[in-house]
Amino acid sequence: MPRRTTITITDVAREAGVALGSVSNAFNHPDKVRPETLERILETADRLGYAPNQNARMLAGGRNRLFGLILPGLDHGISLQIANGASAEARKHGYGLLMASAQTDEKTARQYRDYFTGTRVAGILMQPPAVRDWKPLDSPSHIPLAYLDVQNDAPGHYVAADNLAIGELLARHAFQSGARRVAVIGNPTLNRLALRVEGMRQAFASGAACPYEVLEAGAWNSAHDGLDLGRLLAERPEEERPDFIIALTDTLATGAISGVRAAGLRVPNDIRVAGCDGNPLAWTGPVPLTTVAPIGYEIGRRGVRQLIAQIDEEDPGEAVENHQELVRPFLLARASTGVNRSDDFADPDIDISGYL
Amino acid sequence: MPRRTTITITDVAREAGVALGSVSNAFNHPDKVRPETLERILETADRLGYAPNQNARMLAGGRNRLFGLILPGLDHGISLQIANGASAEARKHGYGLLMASAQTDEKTARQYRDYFTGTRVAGILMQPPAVRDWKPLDSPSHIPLAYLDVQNDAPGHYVAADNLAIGELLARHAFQSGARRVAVIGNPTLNRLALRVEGMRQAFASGAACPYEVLEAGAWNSAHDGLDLGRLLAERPEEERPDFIIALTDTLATGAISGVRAAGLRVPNDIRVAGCDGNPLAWTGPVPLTTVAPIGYEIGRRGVRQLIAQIDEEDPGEAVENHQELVRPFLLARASTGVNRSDDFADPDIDISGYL
DNA sequence: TTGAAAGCGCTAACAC
DNA sequence: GTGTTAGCGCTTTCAA
Repeated sequence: MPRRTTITITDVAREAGVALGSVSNAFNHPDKVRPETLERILETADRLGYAPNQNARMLAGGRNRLFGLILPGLDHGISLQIANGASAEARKHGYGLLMASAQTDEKTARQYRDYFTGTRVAGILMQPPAVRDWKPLDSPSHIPLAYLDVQNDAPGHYVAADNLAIGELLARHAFQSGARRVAVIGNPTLNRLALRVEGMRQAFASGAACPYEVLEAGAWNSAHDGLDLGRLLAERPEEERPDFIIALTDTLATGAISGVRAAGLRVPNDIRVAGCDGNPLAWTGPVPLTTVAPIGYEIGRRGVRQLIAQIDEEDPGEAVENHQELVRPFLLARASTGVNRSDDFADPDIDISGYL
Repeated sequence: MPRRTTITITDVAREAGVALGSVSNAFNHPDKVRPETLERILETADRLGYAPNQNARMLAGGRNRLFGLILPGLDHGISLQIANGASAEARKHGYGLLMASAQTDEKTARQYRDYFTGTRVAGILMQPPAVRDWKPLDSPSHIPLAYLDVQNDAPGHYVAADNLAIGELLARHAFQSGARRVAVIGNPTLNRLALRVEGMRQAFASGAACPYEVLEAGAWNSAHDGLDLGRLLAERPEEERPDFIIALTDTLATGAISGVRAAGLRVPNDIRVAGCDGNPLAWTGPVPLTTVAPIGYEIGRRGVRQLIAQIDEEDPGEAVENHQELVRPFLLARASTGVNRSDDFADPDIDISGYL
């Protein structure tokens, strides 16, 4: 029974022989409708292909059980982890999640923000672009909002990885597992990478540490950069050569492994290598890479929880304070630093078939 | 100037000292407003932090320049490619894109579909779950709709990879590059994989082909399955051993490479291996993998174009026909089948840093 | 250009 | 439980 014209609640009511209000109740307060009536209404709605006009619904005061998530792009795994975590957590609480990619354009990001605001979603999650001088948008709306994967001192809600702890973790892993000379490689242009370096510095400043050096090199922290740096270090005379490389990103680490091997040395036998990102890719390289556990998922989850907390508070008069939450990482020690589980690669729990 | 209450178009009109209608026009038909008035209105709106209520807007008859994309999940690369392609193409045409993950739950998928329908988006894109017996939803709405990454004979619009061609391509690559005995491995449970097998069959049925066999083995096409199958084949006596393995998925292929090496043989020297997915991961394994180019991006782009075509047609009385579009793949021949470009790994164009 | 007014489809509050 | 009704904020139309 294809109709040309849109089916409205009135059509359903007439067809089912009930009052308009009952149809509304059937959808919003099913308990207020007699079971048999309810069934008849739902059956009719289904038969007619009735899809409630969400716009009218919201306008009339309905609640939108939907969160909006704005990502800077879809080409960074952390964003996918965030999306996955947020999506799962939202669903768990009976919410839906709508995602948008700003495609690294701030104006686009703001447009989606305005759209979500204008559409009266229950809350907005936003992962800002990874730029040095990022500042939170002025948010004139009263919609719950949380920024993900950034730290900031401005008022607002933030959930980020504890990059200081990440650096500390890797550094400790290095010297506690017997490294005698550590090289940290990468370009700490971004705040989060600089924090990792700082965390390492603090760890190395403590007692049992070994000598270390930081090579702030490579323009883009790409695999290519890693290759160059890895080779460079491996080709040093033995007495100046590090026996442990910590790369600021996993991509860099993967490249470094190739570089070390290209120079004729072995990983981990001659030089051990570790990354910092928690990149599932790390499982499948030539040598399973030591890194931290993927952390974006948890960031997404906590972001949703913060939104829900803000909703529950509903203490709208309260001044917005700075509310930061840091997600602590934990280490995944694998073959690239000597933890030799050769079956890691085929770990059935790690299905990366999708990352094509 | 933080207000507790929502700022409406009336507030802006009053504050700017103009008529309500002019504010509306300023946003929807800027050309109908005197430039200086326009500027004053926009300035005021900005100062007040006015975000038009999208619901009221749509209700009153505005057009929604927004597409909705429903993905079965976020953990398959093809979905990300689709999202990326659709997002870029939509933006190019002045549309936004809202994405939702059904988390492999059909009911959730339908909910998002209904939401998008109810919110009056300009069109809906849907990648159905990869199940054997999938059928299109009955779509009672008149909103443009296209299904991605599936082929189907039911009325509707479909954009999918040409899996037949993929199979053909790989098979030809095998025997044209001198294979003397080919093994095809994997479990063609899914239609798309079965099509690849069929494509190979057709290619091998042609002239210059070599002998081949199909091992419909492995329960999940996982890396683990690949490992087992690769080892199994490599351990055969030499006269029965294939010198070329085509795996139905890239994950499987990556595993197979490990399996072959675990059995003491070399890739590609003793046995060559190829995959079928176009998975960027394929670049970073122990041996760069021959596979097809990533195809999801193009599927996403074409999906959006189909939506726009449907919008432009606006020939609503027309009976819906079956409209299929197949995206042809092309081959990426790399080291795993003997094309030895050792620098592939660090290809700066292939930044997979994100896939963590 | 302006001001006034008619809905868009729905929810919630009301009397029944 | 049912039927009725007043808006929600906006776009559009129309006369001024």
